[in-house]
Amino acid sequence: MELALSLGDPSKPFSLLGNTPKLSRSKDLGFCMELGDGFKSQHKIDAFEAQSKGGDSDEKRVPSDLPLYRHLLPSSQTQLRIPCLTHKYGDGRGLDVNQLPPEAAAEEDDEESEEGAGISSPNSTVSSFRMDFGIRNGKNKGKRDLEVERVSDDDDENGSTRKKLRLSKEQSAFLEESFKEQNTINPKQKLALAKQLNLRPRQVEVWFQNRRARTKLKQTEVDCEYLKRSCETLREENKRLQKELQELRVLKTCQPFYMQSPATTLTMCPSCERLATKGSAATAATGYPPFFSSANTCDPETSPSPPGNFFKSLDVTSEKT
DNA sequence: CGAAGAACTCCTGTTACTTCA
DNA sequence: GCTGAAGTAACAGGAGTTCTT
Repeated sequence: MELALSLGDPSKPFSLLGNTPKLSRSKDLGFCMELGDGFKSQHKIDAFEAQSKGGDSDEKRVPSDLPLYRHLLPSSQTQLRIPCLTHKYGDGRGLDVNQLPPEAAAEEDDEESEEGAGISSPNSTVSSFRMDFGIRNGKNKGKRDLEVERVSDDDDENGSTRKKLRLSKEQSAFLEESFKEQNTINPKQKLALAKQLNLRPRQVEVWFQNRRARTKLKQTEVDCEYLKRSCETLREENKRLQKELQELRVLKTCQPFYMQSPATTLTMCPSCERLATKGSAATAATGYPPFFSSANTCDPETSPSPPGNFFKSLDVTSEKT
């Protein structure tokens, strides 16, 4: 009896699953916790990939074996789309406190083309410039925004200071919506999202990376809990089987008792390996101890029914040792 | 056709910062 | 006001893939 367990990371399947790539990759069987939406999601992604073909070469590299953890997220029945283009937030302009003024927006366009060329400037001053504008344009200048302003000012003084800018709730919600649709984005989507949210494309990229990491972490925690429970169940099962084995050994020593009994065919469940008689009447007739009774037959709760030959015959004869 | 290298993305781990109790 | 925990934006480095030469 083998139990294949996966922590939900198809790229690093459990060893047993590793021998069966088809199982471990396509549907991410990891404890069958992904069977619901995962496959559909993959279709979605594939569909989108196909849809976006014909664009520029940036869209070539959409991973074909994305780890999907959509079941942790609220299910989304919406049509496949780029949320930033059709979302309820409208065109995205003016939705957050970081809105750009026209001049900054023009600068943003320049930066996007730069990012599109693969040049990332994480510590560029453009961002702080933008965020400062955002704060000034913001409707509710809360504690969080003040903090952003402080950081930005420091950054102006020292370009090497690592920036830590909290995204606004609107920005986070928007990104979250996008993530629900697709947990990866191609460069074009990244640029579109960045433009919609007045963020740098690098920020969008990092957000998606971190979001995937968080999702995976949660999934790992869920899997870990499941493993703990499974381990507990198996431990109890093992304990019970050991006890049963011990009882069998004791029984085996009671030879006179056996010698009076006729040859009997017992059955054993191949999945849980419990002994069971083929009829309770026969059990009563043989006068065997209680552990041969029907109470010890396979319990569907703890041991799922295997298909095919559920029981394999086990001939128990009253042989002498 | 295969090798080497560039460009790119993703993952993982870490750091730095923010928020909150 | 101080402090520690939790959350998260940002970063670095490695691995894998694709494309070009």
